[in-house]
Amino acid sequence: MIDPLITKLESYTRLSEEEKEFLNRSPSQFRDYQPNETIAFQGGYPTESCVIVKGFACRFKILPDGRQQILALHIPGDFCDLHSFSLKKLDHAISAVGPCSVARVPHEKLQQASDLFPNLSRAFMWNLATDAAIAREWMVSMGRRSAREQLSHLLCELLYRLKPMGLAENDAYEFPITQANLGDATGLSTVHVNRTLQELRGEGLITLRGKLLAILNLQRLKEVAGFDPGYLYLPAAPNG
Amino acid sequence: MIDPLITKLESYTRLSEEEKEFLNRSPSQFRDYQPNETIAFQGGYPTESCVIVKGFACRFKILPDGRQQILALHIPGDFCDLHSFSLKKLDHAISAVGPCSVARVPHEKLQQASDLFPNLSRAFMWNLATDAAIAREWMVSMGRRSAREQLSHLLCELLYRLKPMGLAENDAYEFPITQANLGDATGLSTVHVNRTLQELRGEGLITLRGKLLAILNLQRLKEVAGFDPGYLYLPAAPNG
DNA sequence: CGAGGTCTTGAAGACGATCAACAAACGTGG
DNA sequence: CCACGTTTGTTGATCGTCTTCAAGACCTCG
Repeated sequence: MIDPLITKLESYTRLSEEEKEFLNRSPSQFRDYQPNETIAFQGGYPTESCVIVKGFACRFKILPDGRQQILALHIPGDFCDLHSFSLKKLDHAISAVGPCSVARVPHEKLQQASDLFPNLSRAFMWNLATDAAIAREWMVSMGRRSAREQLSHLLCELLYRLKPMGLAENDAYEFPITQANLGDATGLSTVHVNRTLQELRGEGLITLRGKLLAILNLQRLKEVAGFDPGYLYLPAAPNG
Repeated sequence: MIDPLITKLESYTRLSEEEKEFLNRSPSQFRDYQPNETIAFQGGYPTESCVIVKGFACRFKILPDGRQQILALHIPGDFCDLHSFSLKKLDHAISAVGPCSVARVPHEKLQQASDLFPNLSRAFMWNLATDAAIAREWMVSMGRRSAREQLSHLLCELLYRLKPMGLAENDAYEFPITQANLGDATGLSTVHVNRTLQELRGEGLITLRGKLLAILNLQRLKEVAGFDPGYLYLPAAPNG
């Protein structure tokens, strides 16, 4: 079952029973991944696209000398490489961040969906477009925000994305992302991520115990980050 | 006439006479812009998407305190805000970089094109996907490359994008982009862009006279940048 | 209980930012 | 065609954020 995807798409447009049925039947495979396990290889030619069903995944590029950059963090409901349908060759890898369940949808099914259900086709385009919008905001973060702003911004973003999926309660959510991951996502060093998070904790803005991240003062964290959720194109503000 | 767009799309797929005809008839407006003039406003609800016909444009976000980040540089043939079709509200601005001519295509025309010509629809998707691929590489640059690598990389990218459009000769091309622009594109300060470019010039890798950028030693510049054009999804390597 | 991953800490240094001032190039109008 | 104002490019000095390296503490899980 790929309920999270349906939940997400329905935040954009109402889906008919037929459409849901079609989506539910479309995955050719379901699989669980260990933290850090590769879901799709950089340079590969996938014939399926991946829906995250449970847990977190990330897309990243790795340079010849080992430096790596995370391009996107994906949560349940995300169709994370829809573009491989148009581009064929994958210019980045996808891997699990923490334990993660993935459904694979063959490209033929996507083609059929587009042919049969214009509404689904639009929903896929919207998924693609919101992914790109998030990427744009990350660019702003990497280019123009300080470490402090950038990390706060990312934590706010995750809250706003997880909430409509029912994965955040009281401004807290499961957080399997390591500080090394955060470094690769933000373009910072692990050490500096650590110190910056300590700063945020010291100010009583967040806590990070075990794998649970809690935002203690969302209002102030948003101010620190300069966070405006508009770019997420959420249907309505989460009631928080 | 929007020949550059046709040239670009044809590098991906052959277009029928009908399809070309349709494209040529679709713009509702042609307009010239002065350097730095706004083509589309951040926060606006455009009903048309823009094709760059001549010159350069950029998409950028501006933060409340004035910091700004360029998200993409667009050259002739680029359909630069196709995503506004799905997203309605524009989360960034578009403006001219140097003098620039723009054709505007109403969203209805895009809708019609999708309905009538599946091939065009795919070409639009491909355009969207390659734009996103370029954005991904920029993220790697901003997060993980040094100023030197990043600027070299950008200059290589522009060469590889301009060449198939017939806008680069002998590894040289028109370059209306200011150093302040480069700073906003890379996330660096203008001063540091200046010094880094001087370094590249000092090593005999490039020259920048007037508005003409010449790459004197592409091989070495690519090595400095760690440039691999794969992410551009070009049909074939430019013959340089 | 041990092992590997993750987090934390300190010290030193590099890369790039900032500020300020000036030079050069450009375009515009007189 | 020159004068002028504005934009763009250049330079120097100083400062700060973030990186790097290295080591040790903590934690989790088999």
